[in-house]
Amino acid sequence: GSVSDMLSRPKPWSKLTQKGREPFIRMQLWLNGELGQGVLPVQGQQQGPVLHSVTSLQDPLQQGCVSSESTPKTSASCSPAPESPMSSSESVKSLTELVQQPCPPIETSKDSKPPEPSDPPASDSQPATPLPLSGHSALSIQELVAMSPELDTYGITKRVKEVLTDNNLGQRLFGETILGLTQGSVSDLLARPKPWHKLSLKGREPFVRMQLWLNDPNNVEKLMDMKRMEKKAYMKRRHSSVSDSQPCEPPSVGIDYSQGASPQPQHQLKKPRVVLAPEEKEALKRAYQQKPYPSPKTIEELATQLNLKTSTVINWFHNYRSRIRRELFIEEIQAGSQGQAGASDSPSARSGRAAPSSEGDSCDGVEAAEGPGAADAEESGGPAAAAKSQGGPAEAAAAPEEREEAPRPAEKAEPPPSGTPVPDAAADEGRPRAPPPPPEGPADGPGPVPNPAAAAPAAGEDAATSAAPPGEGPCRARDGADRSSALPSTSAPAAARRPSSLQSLFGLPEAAGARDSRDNPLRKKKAANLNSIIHRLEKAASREEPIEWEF
DNA sequence: TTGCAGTCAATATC
DNA sequence: GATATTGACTGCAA
Repeated sequence: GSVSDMLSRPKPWSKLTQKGREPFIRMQLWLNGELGQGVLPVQGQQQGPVLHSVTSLQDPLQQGCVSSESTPKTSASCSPAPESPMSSSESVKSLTELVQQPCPPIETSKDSKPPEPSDPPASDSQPATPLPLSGHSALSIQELVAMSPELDTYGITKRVKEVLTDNNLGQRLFGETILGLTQGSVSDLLARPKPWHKLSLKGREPFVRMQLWLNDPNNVEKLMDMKRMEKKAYMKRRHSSVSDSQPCEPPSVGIDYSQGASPQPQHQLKKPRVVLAPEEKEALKRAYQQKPYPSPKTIEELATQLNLKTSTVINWFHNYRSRIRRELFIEEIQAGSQGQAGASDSPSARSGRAAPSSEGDSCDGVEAAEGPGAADAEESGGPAAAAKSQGGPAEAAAAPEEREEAPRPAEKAEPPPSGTPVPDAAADEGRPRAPPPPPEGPADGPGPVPNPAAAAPAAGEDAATSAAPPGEGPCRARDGADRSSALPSTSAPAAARRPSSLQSLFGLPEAAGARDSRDNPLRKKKAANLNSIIHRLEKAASREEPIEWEF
């Protein structure tokens, strides 16, 4: 009866509870041939047993091991027993396979080679999990992502970086082999991970892959093998190519996971990459500070003045907004981590916004803000942006004001590039829509600006302006922390939130990641900026429409 | 249409 | 040679 009902009136995925999704996952697995008939211990009645194993899926993911209960027969619990053949009933085989090795913490040392019994010595073929997950695998990863608990993206990337660095493994290799991403994407991801709750399903995929990889005791070995193989292939090719005149093939020594997948033959006709001159960037930044969301007309003007294509200007704004947003995330995470040491919640969670109610309130001063920079930041957009990123409602309200107040200090000294446009700055200030105001202290651009060079100079300047009282900074940071604790990350599905299990599951030191302090002065400044921004926002808020502030 | 997320891939930098 | 940066593109959602 249940089946009939389900088949005839399936509910949309989004409306299903985790449990409710199980049958669909099973169906999908079955469709993919992953579930052999009878595999499921349907022992018993239509009731529960069947679902059991799937239920365990979540844990395996998280913990990296199959919960014993799921499979009555194999009591193989989480013991790191490698390869412990999961009982067939592990219907979820495909999923668990991804997890490969249970819980073992990643070894950072190259030498450590976990005895890997049954695992096909990576040595011979079968390199690490080929990314281009084929068929079911791909599906599995998606399922894993869907069911994955909230992950500490920051911590994960930190660990991945450590492992890669310690073992001298490159991002390209890792990206292509493990994540299915290009080197640039990997670099970006590792350097600026977004908090889990801010990621879309797709965006979470790389993190789940990383976590799975971290959980694989043979991860390093496999990658090393890959590396060796690549080298061999490269040498081979090189030799042969020497003899052949063959216009060098794509040297992408890469894993050929590309075969068939995406042949990308035609190389020619590529248009040259546009490289904006420093002055152009400056002008654009300035324009951005005044108007993060320029109207088509403004864009036109900018394009004309800078002699760029409008599409280039549009793209620039898109990219800039998006990148600044990410910078903010990092800041939040770092600030949060600084403020609190062992919080139970993950940094990512922490960063999360959301907490409508707790946000603004307190600012006690935590030491978050680093001195120097503190001042500079704020600028106009900053606040708003910040708010936005946080997701809090506050942002909306605040943003406008903030901006108004903040005189955009922007003008850093530099002579505005010739035609720095900056049309209606004023206008947009109030603009309701203004979503994410540039977090960075737009003012001097520097702050959030990814580009250190640019930022640096400015930073110092407005410190004064920002006037962020020393105490403030901390506030922000702390604020973040509090927030998190106070409220569960917004997005995180309740189910997902299970601190304890999470930790054990992934074996992540949780907060650890957050801790990482790249003592990048620039970052500190940014953090300081944020703090000051918050402060100003609060001031403004109290002054004007307190009511609106719903932190 | 517009904005965004996620990526790619060219190029810059280390 | 590896990694970081960044302009451009794709797909999706509102």
